[in-house]
This record gives sequence, structure tokens and C-alpha cells, in this order.
Amino acid sequence: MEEGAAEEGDVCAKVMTDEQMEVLRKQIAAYATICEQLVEMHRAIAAQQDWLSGMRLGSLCSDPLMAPGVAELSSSRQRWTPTPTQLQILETIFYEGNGTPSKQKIKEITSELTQHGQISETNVYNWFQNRRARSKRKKQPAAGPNAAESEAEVESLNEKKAKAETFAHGDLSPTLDEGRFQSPDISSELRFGDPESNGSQGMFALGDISKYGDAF
Amino acid sequence: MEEGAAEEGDVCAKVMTDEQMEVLRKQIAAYATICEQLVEMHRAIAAQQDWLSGMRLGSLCSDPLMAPGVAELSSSRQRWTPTPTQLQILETIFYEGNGTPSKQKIKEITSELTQHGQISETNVYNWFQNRRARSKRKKQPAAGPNAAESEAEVESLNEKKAKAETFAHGDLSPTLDEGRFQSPDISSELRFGDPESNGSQGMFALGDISKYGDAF
DNA sequence: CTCATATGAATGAACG
DNA sequence: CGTTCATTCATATGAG
Repeated sequence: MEEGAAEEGDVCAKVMTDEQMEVLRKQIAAYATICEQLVEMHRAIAAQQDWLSGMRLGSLCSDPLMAPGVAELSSSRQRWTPTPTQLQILETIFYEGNGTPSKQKIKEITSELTQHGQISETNVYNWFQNRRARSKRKKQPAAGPNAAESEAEVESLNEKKAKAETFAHGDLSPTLDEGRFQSPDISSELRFGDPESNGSQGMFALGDISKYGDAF
Repeated sequence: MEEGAAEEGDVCAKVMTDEQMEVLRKQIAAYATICEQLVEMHRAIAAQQDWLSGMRLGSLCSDPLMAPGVAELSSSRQRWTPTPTQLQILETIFYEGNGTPSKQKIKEITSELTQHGQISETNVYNWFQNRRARSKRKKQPAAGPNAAESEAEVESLNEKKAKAETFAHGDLSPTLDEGRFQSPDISSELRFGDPESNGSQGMFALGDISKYGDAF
């Protein structure tokens, strides 16, 4: 924080008309959207960001097209970790059999847990997904063939994709040509913390810019 | 975008403290900078576009010197995984707005992608379905006309030296307490590209965002 | 430092 | 189409 001078009660204030406010809102929204999409696109194009992962390990970072300043914005991928309290609550809820983490429920739980630490709906959602999945897997190898080899071969499983799916669709944009390769696709080794952001919803609910580092 | 935050009440003017103003300015500047850099980087990369040929492999393959040329060998994997090339193409198509995967299109895309690795129409179909569904959900949780906390604490937002003009590459996120998070999202259904989105370049000296407009 | 395990997150596929 | 399941990826953490 810079100057502690600017307090809530300070009289140093500006006044904006609704019109100005609206313009501002739009500008911000526009930028936010652009950034979001660019980041999303980048993420996708960079695939599982494994392409050239040797960059950070081998440090052969000789990529000439890295714009200065943003080169190292990557590595800002910290994964959420539930606090003991949150975990306790989550476990309790899970145990209560509310095996239906519907969106509504997720929201409730999230706001509940927010009081005990940073967390997002996605986190909660993932947690339940994983919890269930792994809870289930633990019980798999204990049902049935106890004397035989439980080693099931799942090799040629990829033949089941011959699913008769009804592609209900009408033709609308038949124009699909080579223009795709000159489309606005952003790629770089830049990597933001993902389209998800949170924590700082200023008065305009912007994404968490801080995620982009102090570079700005 | 969070409606409530910006449009609560309905008076003719809003008041912002200097601090809020400053935060806002920084946020905008940051977004503008990010967008510019991303676009620039994209241009650079798109120009030489020759990276990637096929990497992306499981943890088992410890021999990344694969140059299969046209056939990206991915060991017998049960579930299809798009190769970087395929992904890029898919993303490009997706972003081109033809958000309606018609059967005709699916076929075209499939045959196009077949040249870059094994793939089926079902794969393509599923991919688009998932892509859309997930892209959508990510923007959902923020569209509520309900009021928001007007007292939005913008304080500890980002006490970084927001420098919109210089890319001082410092460390990334020193303000990392115990567990970073990452989730909710920027959210804003506002569509840009239309004339009124970039109307006033006044008070914050924003760059001309219109140049990004039609790109999406 | 390397390997092993736990777990958050990503995503293809399936279900209703 | 929206939601859910199942599998996989990647990283944080601890042991050897």
C-alpha cells in the first residue's frame, strides 16, 4: 500500500456522472473480456503447456519472441489448498450424504467456506468431484474376484466410441476455409494463472490483475 | 460484469475516493498493457509459426525426440487426446465464432484433423460440446442483477507498484499467504466491437481497443 | 536430489 | 444441451 492517507472517510473524492461511469464500465468490461479471451486462447493453444516445458527446466530459454517483462509471468500456478477448517466442513458435508453438489449447493458451501479462507466455487466443485471419484475407487478392488487376477485389461477399449450419436444440427455457416490460420490466435509462453481469477472484486468486478504480476 | 457494483442505486452520480480512482486506473492500465502485449506476441509467433510438431506425451515416454512428421503417435491411450496441432485448429475454429458445429462442419473438421493425428467425428463433436459448455459455465456465476457489496474493499487489492508503462520484471506474487486460489472469473457479457465500447479515451487514456474488437 | 504419494485441476466421454 | 463420471495431468509434500 502506498499512502495511508487515502482512507474511506477522506474527502479527496471525485464525482462521476452516470454517463462517465457507464463508459468506464464498458471500457473495463471490454478489456477484461479481451484479456480473458486472449488468456483462454493462449492457454488452449499452448496445449497442456507442456510444449517446450524444458524451457523452465533446461533453461534454454532462447526464445526470441518473448516480450520483455512478461516472460516469467508463468509459474504463477499455485493450487488451492483447503485449510483444516475448510476441509473439516467439506468432509462433513460430504459425509452427510449430500452427494448432490448442485450449483446452488456449491454456492452455499462456497460462501460458507469463504469465511475460513480463500476459496472459490470451482474449488469446491472440484473437491467434491475428486472426493467422490477417489472414494469410489478405493472400494473397487474389494468386490468380487478375490482369488483371481484382478488385472483387467482395458486396452482395446477405444472401440466403444462407435457410438451412434445423433448429430442434430442444421447447417448454418458453411464457410469454413483456410482463414482459420490467420485468425486471432495468441500464443506465447506467457501463462497467466488461468481464466479464473478472484479475490479482488473491485467496484467493477475486474479480474484479479495482481495475478499478472507486478510487471504492470 | 458485476452489475450491482457499478449500478447500484440509480442516482445521477457516483463518488470515488482517490484511492479507488487510483486502483481503477491501474487496473485499466494493466489490462490495456496486457492486451497489447498479448496481441503483439501473437503477431510475432503467428509470423514464424513453425513451433510444435508433436510433443505432449505421457509421463512414461521419456524420450521426447519424436518427429513423426504427420503421424503423431500417442501410445495406446484409451481416451483421445488432441495433439497440439489439432487443438490449435479446433480452438481457432471455435473462436471464429461459428459456434454451431453442424454435421457438415464436423466432417470437414474431422478430415482436416485426421491429417494431424487420429481422430473421429465423435471426438470433434464432443470437443465442441465440452468447449462450449465449459466456456459458458465459466461466465455464468457473475451475472446477477442483485446488489453487491458497495463497500467493496479495494484496499488490499494489489498493492503493487502498478506501472503501466514499464515492464519491470520483478517477482510475481509476493503476497501469497498460505494458499493461492484461482477461480471465479472476470465475467462480463458486455460485447465489444461495437462503436460505443471505445467511446471515451479521455479520463484514463486508454489505448484504442477497437483494434481488438472484430478479432473475436 | 530423486522417487513416491496425495490431491487439485483439466478434460474426454457419457448420461438424461 | 447441461451435468456428471472417469481418467489423466501436474504439483505439493514427505521419505529415503
